[in-house]
Amino acid sequence: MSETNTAPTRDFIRQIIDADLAGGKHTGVVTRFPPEPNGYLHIGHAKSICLNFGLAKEYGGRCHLRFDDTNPTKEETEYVESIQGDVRWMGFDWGEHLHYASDYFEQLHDFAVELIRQGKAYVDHQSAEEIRANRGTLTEPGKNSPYRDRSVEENLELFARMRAGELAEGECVLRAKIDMASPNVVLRDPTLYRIRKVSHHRTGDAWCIYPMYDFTHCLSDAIECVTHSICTLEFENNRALYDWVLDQIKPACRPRQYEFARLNMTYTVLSKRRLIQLVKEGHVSGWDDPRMPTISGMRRRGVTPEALRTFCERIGVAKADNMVDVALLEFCIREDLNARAPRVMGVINPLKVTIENYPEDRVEEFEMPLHPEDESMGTRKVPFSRTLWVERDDFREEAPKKFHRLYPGNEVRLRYAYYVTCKDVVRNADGEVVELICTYDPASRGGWSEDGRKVKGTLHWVSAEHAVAAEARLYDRLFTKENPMDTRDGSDFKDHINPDSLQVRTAYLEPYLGTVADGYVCQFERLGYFCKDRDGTPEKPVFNRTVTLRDSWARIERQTDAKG
RNA sequence: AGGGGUGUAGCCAAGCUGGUAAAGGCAACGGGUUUUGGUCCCGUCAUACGAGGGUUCGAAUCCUUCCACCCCUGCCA
Repeated sequence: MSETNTAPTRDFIRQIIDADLAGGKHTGVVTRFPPEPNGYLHIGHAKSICLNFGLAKEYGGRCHLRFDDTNPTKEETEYVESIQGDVRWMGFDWGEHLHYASDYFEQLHDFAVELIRQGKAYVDHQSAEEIRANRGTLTEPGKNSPYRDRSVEENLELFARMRAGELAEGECVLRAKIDMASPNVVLRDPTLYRIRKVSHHRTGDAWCIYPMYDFTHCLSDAIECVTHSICTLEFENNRALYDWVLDQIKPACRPRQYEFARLNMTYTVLSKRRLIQLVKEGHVSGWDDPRMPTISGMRRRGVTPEALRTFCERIGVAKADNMVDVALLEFCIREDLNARAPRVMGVINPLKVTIENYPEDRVEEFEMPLHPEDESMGTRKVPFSRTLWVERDDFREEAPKKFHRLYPGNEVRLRYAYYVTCKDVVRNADGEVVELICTYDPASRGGWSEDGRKVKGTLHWVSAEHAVAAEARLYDRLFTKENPMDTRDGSDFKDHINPDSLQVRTAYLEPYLGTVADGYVCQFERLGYFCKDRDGTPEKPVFNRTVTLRDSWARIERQTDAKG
């Protein structure tokens, strides 16, 4: 409903932009979201998307979607498509500004030639190992390459031959000539171009030399006249190179880089490398497995873009390392879904109930609101009959204190239907309770009585003969450890995968749920929010549990257990 | 001869041009309403701002020393 109820505080980036605008440094704001198409977007990217596109929206500027596709060995079209879908789903629009770093290969090449002409770049024939060895260490300076002082002409010719494919992969690279003794390792003659004789997902075989990130990114920003180039903290050291390149090339537009802290979240892992591993090794069903922190996974789980955006707003943008409690995400999801998800009934762990004084062949239909606090959502009809399913957890033979549900002799309300009283239980050969025998009070039709009698418990239910059998997929956090990446104890993050992160149940749902479309998100009353999954069939629909409702009864039980 | 960053409650995070109350949210804990033990409402929750010194009538905010944590030695981004 409401995106914000408090004025968002100005984070440091907004403060910088405010100052830039006020001081006349810029007259507008241009940002960009620059993913490499080598994996699916996750909630950490969502933070960046909300920041970059959000800034553009707030300041009346624009935000480009630019694929940073300079490494053809890792990038695929599948990823560029999923990324576009995810950004759109988040609710953002790049308009005309869909760009690819590969669109600039020719210009980038010319800039490299320009650098060579200036004597600021050279072709290095050292092997990768030699380059590494000569880079020095964090505390010792590196050594100049023996090829560092090649003439401009020779470098020009060599670079042309690199481009022409005359030189072998790994034979040489183009390097910037900066300072092998720089305390900032990034500036020790960084590689600008390498030879890769592989096809690129967009340029095909047009190129066999590919520019490196540091050379590409700043110039792409400049070409697009990006004003504020926002990235994560691990690029802080690279800013010196970002600025160096632009200082040599002197493009018409001069972007500035700013860094913020990436998102970390409890009980989850947010590095592309780990996520790929989970997918490739089959720990999850795919990138869009509902347990994945990917945007596509969350979408399939039933998370709404609004919830995700609110979350990104609430976590803020700063420079301190952080570990956001996943409970905040869950809160944002519940908050959004509470307002908009229709209420329906489904039983996830069924126990049969027979209303012994209800006529065997009788069926009543109750018209129930789809949202008790929002009449505009309308109603649906729900059949009631002698045989019902209720939640197994809603019955106890021996009721603990404060247990207001079914137990022998207790009367409860079946939501919007009748008061029923538990009279007896039926057991199987193993002594397990398999059925409850109840009576109902015909005068309590609708779920209330004129005598004002107190009924403390209200239960959800489904008429057995009308129920739709469905598969319920109950998801829980993927990891059991708050920070799965904390491997100081010698463990691997995969050692902390939650074996119960997915529980599959056969559920019985009210008939209305047999008619809804894939992606439909609703609340199964008293249980949680559920989203219809595409895996289902008309005979057996599948519902994913997005998130449970807050459960204060569980808390009470936990507390009394602890005390007892 | 290392460099670049960051430290405000259990978790995020404002405040940083110094001025008696250190925002807000999550979590937690009380209470009220309720035909969802949901929602909603009300209340509690940092004499304290990584630590020590200093400047000042007054400092989370300025100076200083120290400590802790994160990032950087790809022909990845």
